[in-house]
Amino acid sequence: MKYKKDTSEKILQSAFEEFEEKGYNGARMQAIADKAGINKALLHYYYKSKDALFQLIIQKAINLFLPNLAKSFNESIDFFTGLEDFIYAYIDFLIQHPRIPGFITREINNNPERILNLFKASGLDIKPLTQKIRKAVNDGLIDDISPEQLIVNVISLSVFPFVSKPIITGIVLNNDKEAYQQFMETRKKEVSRFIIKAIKK
Amino acid sequence: MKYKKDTSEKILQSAFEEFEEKGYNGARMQAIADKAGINKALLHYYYKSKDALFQLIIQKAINLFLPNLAKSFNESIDFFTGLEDFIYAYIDFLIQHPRIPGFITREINNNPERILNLFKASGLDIKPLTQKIRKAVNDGLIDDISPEQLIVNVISLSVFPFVSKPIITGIVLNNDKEAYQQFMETRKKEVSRFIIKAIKK
DNA sequence: GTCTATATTAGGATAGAC
DNA sequence: GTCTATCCTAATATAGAC
Repeated sequence: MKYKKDTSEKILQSAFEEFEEKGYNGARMQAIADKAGINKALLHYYYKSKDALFQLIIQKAINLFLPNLAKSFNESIDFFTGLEDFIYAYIDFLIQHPRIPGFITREINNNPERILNLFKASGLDIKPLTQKIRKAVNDGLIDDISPEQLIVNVISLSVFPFVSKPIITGIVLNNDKEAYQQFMETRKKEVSRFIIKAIKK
Repeated sequence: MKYKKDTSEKILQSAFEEFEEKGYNGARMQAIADKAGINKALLHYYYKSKDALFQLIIQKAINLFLPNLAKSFNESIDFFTGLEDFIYAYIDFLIQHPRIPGFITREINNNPERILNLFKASGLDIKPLTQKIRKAVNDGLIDDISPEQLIVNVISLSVFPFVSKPIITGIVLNNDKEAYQQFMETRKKEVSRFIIKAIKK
């Protein structure tokens, strides 16, 4: 056996925390080693370089972030139920992983091509979704809206509050950290209601 | 005269570009010097440290980003007109400065306290806005909605598409860069329509 | 597999001449 | 005010013992 699984797992976990919090440029190999309870040399024994390690981590983050995106939508029969289920599930996921949106958007702006390639490699395909929306328009269920605009609206309303969490807490909620929890819980219902009212015929 | 104004201006401009593109951790003093056509020593002659220079730049970015936020809203008499004017003006501003949202959100996640302090120091106060929304609810103009949720919705729909620009272009618009321009132009009308339909009684 | 010690480079900052 | 040359530390990475 070449690698001790628990050591390599521990490293991955520590690396995830460090990269997620500090970003690629801010992350330190020393900090990852410390968190994992090992030293830098061993880090390089398990993973060739900072860059290689980062690639694994950001890929994991994106694949965690994405599949949830299409699931509920594709399963459900009723359009509005599907939309509602998706928003609930997605905001729930983000409440569990509140740092992922900031992590991914930071790296999008640091290195757009790299991240775009990972998005493409993830196999994400929005075509079924755009068709579902187009069908809902044709069936007279919802107003005439470009599927791309609607998709961006749904993602924006769900994801952006996490990207800007410190500002929302500090400015909008007067620094009340418990209020943020409540705010995001309420938001599941609120975003669903908001979007459905905005598009329903 | 202690400083040559055109040199110090040139440095600020170069620093803005570098920090905006790479972020604090990714930015290089050498790159700023190169862009400004000077050398690192002179950079430190004009601005004490990377940190001090960054502080000026991010402050400038935030103050550019914020005042637009409250203006239209406070001026207008009619609630819906005010909302619409704001969204048009704000997305227009972001089309002119498409990198600012990514810049600010990156630094929010890199160093929340620092950015939050700058937001607070900017004198931004959302109270007039929340009161205006509360009044619109009480007057029966719009559905019962928490002002905080509505504010976050408006900002999310306007700002997030710029934060995720490379992904929208690459995934949603099939890499068509001209389509992005068109997409954001359309979006002014689309976001206004979407929000007003979502809240109007 | 894991460690200590060290090589190497990058990058912010300063000294000192002009 | 502007430059060249240099310092110094931090950070990635590797060599080699155990």
